[in-house]
Parts: sequence; structure tokens; C-alpha cells
Amino acid sequence: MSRTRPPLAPDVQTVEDVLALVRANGGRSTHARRLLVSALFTRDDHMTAEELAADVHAVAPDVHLSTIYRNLEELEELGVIAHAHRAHGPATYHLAGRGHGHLVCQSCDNTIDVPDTLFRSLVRLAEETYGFAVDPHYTAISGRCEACRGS
Amino acid sequence: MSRTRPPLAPDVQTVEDVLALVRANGGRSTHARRLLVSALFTRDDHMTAEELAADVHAVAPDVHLSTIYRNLEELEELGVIAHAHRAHGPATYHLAGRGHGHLVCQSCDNTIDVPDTLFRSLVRLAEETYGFAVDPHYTAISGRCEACRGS
DNA sequence: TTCCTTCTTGCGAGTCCATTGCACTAGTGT
DNA sequence: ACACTAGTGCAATGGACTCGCAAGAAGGAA
Repeated sequence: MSRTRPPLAPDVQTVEDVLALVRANGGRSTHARRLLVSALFTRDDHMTAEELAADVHAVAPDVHLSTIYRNLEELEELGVIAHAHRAHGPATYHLAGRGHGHLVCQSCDNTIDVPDTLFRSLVRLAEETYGFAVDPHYTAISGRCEACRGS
Repeated sequence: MSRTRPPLAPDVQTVEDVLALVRANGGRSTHARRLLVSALFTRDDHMTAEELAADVHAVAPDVHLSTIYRNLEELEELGVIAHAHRAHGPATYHLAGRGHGHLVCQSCDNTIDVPDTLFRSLVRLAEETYGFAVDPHYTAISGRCEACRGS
């Protein structure tokens, strides 16, 4: 499979679409791969590699965690999914779809998905002032959510 | 030492000031502690625990890494230093001073310090829309720096 | 100074999240 | 059916911390 640049996710809407895309890029549609993509579509949420592995394991217990990681990397290169890093704990993966940022509460660890519009000013200022191209999706923003503010 | 709330860093300008603050909070001014604080002041930069340990080890080779971590935690509780998480790699520690955010390049890993003003709009929108209090210091923002954009 | 309390430290072990090398297995085009 | 190579399981490794514990050192009291 070519590992050069993400072909910017076309409209892949189903598990089969993804597998087709994988195959179109020289990959193979394996059991583990299919199950992982299914898990991603079924929950359509932010999930850690461990959580995805748990879902896969419900059906196929011997899919190894390293296989999960390798496939996640693969799918990310194809532009099917994206992952975001949080200050603490494992990264979360989610279907690429429309881009969005993440606010993560330092206390309860909850993630709030937010539209890119929230970052517009930051992106512009960083660009103008430092020539820095902010990727608002890659790092989750830390803070405290409404429920946790008070303590 | 009371571990309740950070007493919001007073004006501590020197190593001795910090040690005094530590003692005022029931801590002791130990060899390891003094060396760590020195390293922090000497470089006055963003440093990882390992880098700080290296500086300390230049003088006292048997200060254990766990001691470095414990002291960093201690100093952070006293408001003397702060740390920021980056998407990859270890956290970086720096003197608290005036707060600032961080832009970290995904390619070259360089950190750019930026004033809080860059985050003003994000902070306001997150607050208004989600009741979420963004802490722009805690998580470094990922992206690509001027030099690395092109590849 | 000596003593005593309690904070600190060194060290080793352990945890969490992720990555890698390797030999074996299994998709695929032919 | 075959061969070629992508993919997989497994174990080991690695980075960055974190923790428990017993020994050691600060600093106030006597």
C-alpha cells in the first residue's frame, strides 16, 4: 500500500466503501480490518484503540492489539479516520467526516466536539503572526467543562 | 507540605526565592531540589523532565529521575512552574511567570510561545457556547511551522 | 549539640500506551 | 492452484511516568 500522502477521504459511507478504498490502494480486506472498520462505523464516536479492540474482540478474540494499531494507522493514511491527542490518556480515533475540534475536560475527561469555527480566530492569528498553520483537530483542547467548574 | 491549592506564584525571582517558598509551605530545601530549581532558572526555557535531569546530573549524578518528577509536581503545586502537554513526546516544564500558550510543529517539534491573546476568541466562544473554560496553557497546539510548510 | 519527627530520596518495580521485529498465515491477481 | 506479498499474532521493547518502601537528611525542640 502506498504510504505517501492521504488521498483526502472520498465519500466512503459504509464499511464496504472503506474496504474498497483499501483494496484500491493495494490493501487487502481481511477479517480483522473489516471488524475494526465495523466498530468504527457502529459506534461513530471517539474511541481509543483499546475500546475498538474490545469491540473487535467481542467477535474475534484473537485479533491482536498491535493489529488494531497498525490498521488504525493504515486507515488514517487513507483519510478514513483521524485521531486526536488528549493531555492525558490514550489517543481517540474517529471517522474523518467533517473536521472538528475537541474540548476535553481535565476533571471528568469528557470530550465535546466543536466546529472549526471556534478556532477561526486562533488559526488566523497564528498564521498571520507566526506563519504557523494550526491544525485544530490534532490536539484536543484542555479545560473544565460546565459540570466540573465549581470545585 | 500542604497539597491543597496552588498559592498562585508570588514574585519569586531567584532560586533562593523558590526554596524560601518551599520552606514556607513546609517543604525542605534539599540538594536535589535546589539543583532542579537552578536548572529551571538557568535555561529558562521549555524543558522535559529528562533534560532537566541531565542538567541536574551534571552536578549530582545520583539524583533519581523519580525525584525530578516528584519535585516538578511539587513546584507546580506551588505555582512556580507549569507544564504543557504536546501531542507526541514528553511534557515540557517551564517557569510559570506570565502565562502563555504553545504552538508545536508536528514536523520539527519546535515550540513557539504565544501570548494568551491568540486564544481570546476561542476561550470566549468555548465559554459562551459550551460553558467550557479553556486552559490555553495546558495543551500545546499542533500544526506546522513556517519553515516546515512546503513539504 | 543531640534528638526526634517528618519530609525526601534512591531504587526497583510496575503501569499505561504504543511500536517493532519476526516468522507464519492468508488475500489476490494470474 | 500458485506465487507473491500484505497482513497477522505474539513477544519483546520502548518511552514516560508513577508508586511503595526502607534508608537518609532537614530542621525544630530540648
